[in-house]
Amino acid sequence: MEQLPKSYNSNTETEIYSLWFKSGLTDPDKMGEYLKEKEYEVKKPFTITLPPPNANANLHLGHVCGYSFHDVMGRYMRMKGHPVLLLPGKDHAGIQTESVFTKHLEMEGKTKEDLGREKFYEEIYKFCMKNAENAREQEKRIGLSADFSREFFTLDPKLTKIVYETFYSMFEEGLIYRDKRIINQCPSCMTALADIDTEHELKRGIFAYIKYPLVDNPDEYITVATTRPETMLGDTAVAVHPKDKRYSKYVGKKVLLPIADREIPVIADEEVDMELGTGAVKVTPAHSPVDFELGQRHNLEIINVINEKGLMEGDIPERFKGMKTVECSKALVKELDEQGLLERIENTEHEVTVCERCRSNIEPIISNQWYLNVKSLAEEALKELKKGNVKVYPEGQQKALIHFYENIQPWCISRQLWWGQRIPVWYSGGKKLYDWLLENKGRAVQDFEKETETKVNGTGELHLGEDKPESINGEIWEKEEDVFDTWFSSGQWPFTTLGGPDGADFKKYYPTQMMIHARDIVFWWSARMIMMGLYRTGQVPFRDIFVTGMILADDGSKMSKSKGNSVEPKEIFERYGADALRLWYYSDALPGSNAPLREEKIKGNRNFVNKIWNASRFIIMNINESEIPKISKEEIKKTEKIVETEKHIVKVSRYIEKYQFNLGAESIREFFWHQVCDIWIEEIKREIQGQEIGSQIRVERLAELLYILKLNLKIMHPFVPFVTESVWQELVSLNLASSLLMEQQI
RNA sequence: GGGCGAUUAGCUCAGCUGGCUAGAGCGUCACAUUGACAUUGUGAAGGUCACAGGUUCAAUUCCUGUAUCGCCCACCA
Repeated sequence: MEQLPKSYNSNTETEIYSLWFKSGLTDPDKMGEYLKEKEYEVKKPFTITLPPPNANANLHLGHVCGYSFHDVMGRYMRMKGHPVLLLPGKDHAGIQTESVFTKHLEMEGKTKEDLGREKFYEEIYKFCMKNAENAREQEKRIGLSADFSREFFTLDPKLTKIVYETFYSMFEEGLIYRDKRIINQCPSCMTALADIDTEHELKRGIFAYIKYPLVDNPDEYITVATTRPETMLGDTAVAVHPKDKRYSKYVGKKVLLPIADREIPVIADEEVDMELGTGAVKVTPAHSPVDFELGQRHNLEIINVINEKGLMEGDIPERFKGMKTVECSKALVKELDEQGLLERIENTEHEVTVCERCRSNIEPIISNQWYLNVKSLAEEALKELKKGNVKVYPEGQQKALIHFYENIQPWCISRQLWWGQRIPVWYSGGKKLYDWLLENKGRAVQDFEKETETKVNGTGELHLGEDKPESINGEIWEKEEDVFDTWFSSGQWPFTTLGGPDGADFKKYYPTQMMIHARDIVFWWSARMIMMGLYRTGQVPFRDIFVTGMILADDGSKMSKSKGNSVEPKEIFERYGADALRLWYYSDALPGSNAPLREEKIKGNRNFVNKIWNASRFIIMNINESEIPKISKEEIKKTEKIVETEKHIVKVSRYIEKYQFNLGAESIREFFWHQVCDIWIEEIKREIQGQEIGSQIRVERLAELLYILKLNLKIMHPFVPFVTESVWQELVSLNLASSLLMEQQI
């Protein structure tokens, strides 16, 4: 019999992948035809739209491993008679990609303005396409049996069209609107961010106690404590608790805001914490979310003193203009001290809000942005969750999702970027006019002209659409510059990729069955997909959300390039092969948990992969070429071994169907290694020892063993597709099996 | 401040609706082995299942509380 290599060579994995790819059976339409042809029952399609990785970098281990969950489900369902659609894609990742690419430009000494909006978009598109190609190779490398003929990029015009339709419809229903509110401005990314795009970090700072003298009696003063003295230039009140006896006599009076020399009122509000600081708080509606709310309640004036770049500006003393906030803070403290108005200063640690992408400090500023009121959408989503129409694994994450929906706030969906889907809106007479009219309800275009001393050409109306509307009365149309938050479009991923609610694929493959992704994007992504899916299609986009575990460095810390503890997928593939990595991940990365990457464990799994190869090799090598016809014709009796194997298959199937991949992986390992190899093969080895080639006992035993091997290959295939397919192909070459293992039915 | 989760062998973790001597991988130790597999086999050591109560015929498993750790959310100056 032919000589097979003594050990499994994982370098052949790419060849195996191309066999699957060529078969075309990753296309569910073709798989359906195949099943019909072979007269199998064609079950209902099984669809997963895969999470599109950011097209601005290579995939990391987490991405790659994540796909092994999609793939185990896909392969299993395919072998169970379902046309399977694993729909891949790549994400344009607005902020992050723009920031990465801008840095590239910087290194060349260029800015995005140098290129101009159009050219910039073109270049960054190319950049993403190149990365997408790398990413695609890595997806294939892990064995992902996705339908790459249906792959989508989130900025594909076909997809954008559907996203725009959603926008129009939401706008017309009043769910989307423009509003002037306090927003999270990242001065480095130069865009507004939604709350969820920010994080909190404990940073060192100061706590300054500043005296605000009373207007009536400059000898008396109220001391306020603040971590951000520079915002005092925009103070429009001092607030105290209504029951605070220390200050009740001052409520309704005025204090003189130092430096700015402005009179501001002392107000009473329940929200003020008497215990904190001095119990009196300065109110800066323009630069603090809390103060903004407070300002709204008390109708306070809003004075902007910080711009979108994080620099001081506005109606402030000349000497502070253009300063960074920190510089201004220092300068102010110094002046206050000189004037005897600084009571004391403490060093402290406090939580600051930072940009999730670049970790710069967020500046809360007032700005006009597009909002989506998600409240009603969240309520619908909650109903579905509570009805059990969407389930999250692990269950703890389900509770977190419910909590998220119950406390949801309007979602800021506009970003001041160039990289993304431009919001399809035109303003008659300009954007400024529209915003002004919005703020000054009941006033007219003429009032705007008078107030701003400009002449406008337009009505202040909006036009929805990508193309510039016709100017009937000679009005000027200004195009919206902002783009959508990336999640506004990726939130529609399960149906945009299927051609939208009218698409042919949509009718066949929606709603999808599963959503599988990492824990960190449950709120960003799944939560949005459920809401948007319900809105556009009236159905939840998927039944189950499976939250994958996170891969950590071997010491249990987060992997990051800057720490130098990250491991490249390529290294693992080269050293151990994709199957070994997959098997490790199935066993160790339970839903919602963390999995420290231990090479010894991957090595252990590699050993098992090799064991599969070797046991198969042993069986194949024991079959004499002359025995092949007899063995293939031999009728297989339901022996004890076969009955037990069938039971094992049922058991593993159940584990897969319940998403208990760790138990599935453990079972196939235990059964194949310690039952099939250690016991049965040893047994049969003894039985056929010394028997004549072609004798009945040999044929019978080897046929049984071969049959058992095939059953095992099938049930192991979803977990370790490469080695099982390699073996299968060896069988095919000897006429002991046919076609691909991937298409076999269990 | 609110929510979620964890605490089981040296290490990393399983143990899903409570039930015999609590499991796996890796590691350790002993023995075997040129064996299809130096990527092998056989066997062993090693756990009062965080702690305290409760429910139960029976709890690692359910409930309550405590401690420690982790994650997420939140506008506290």
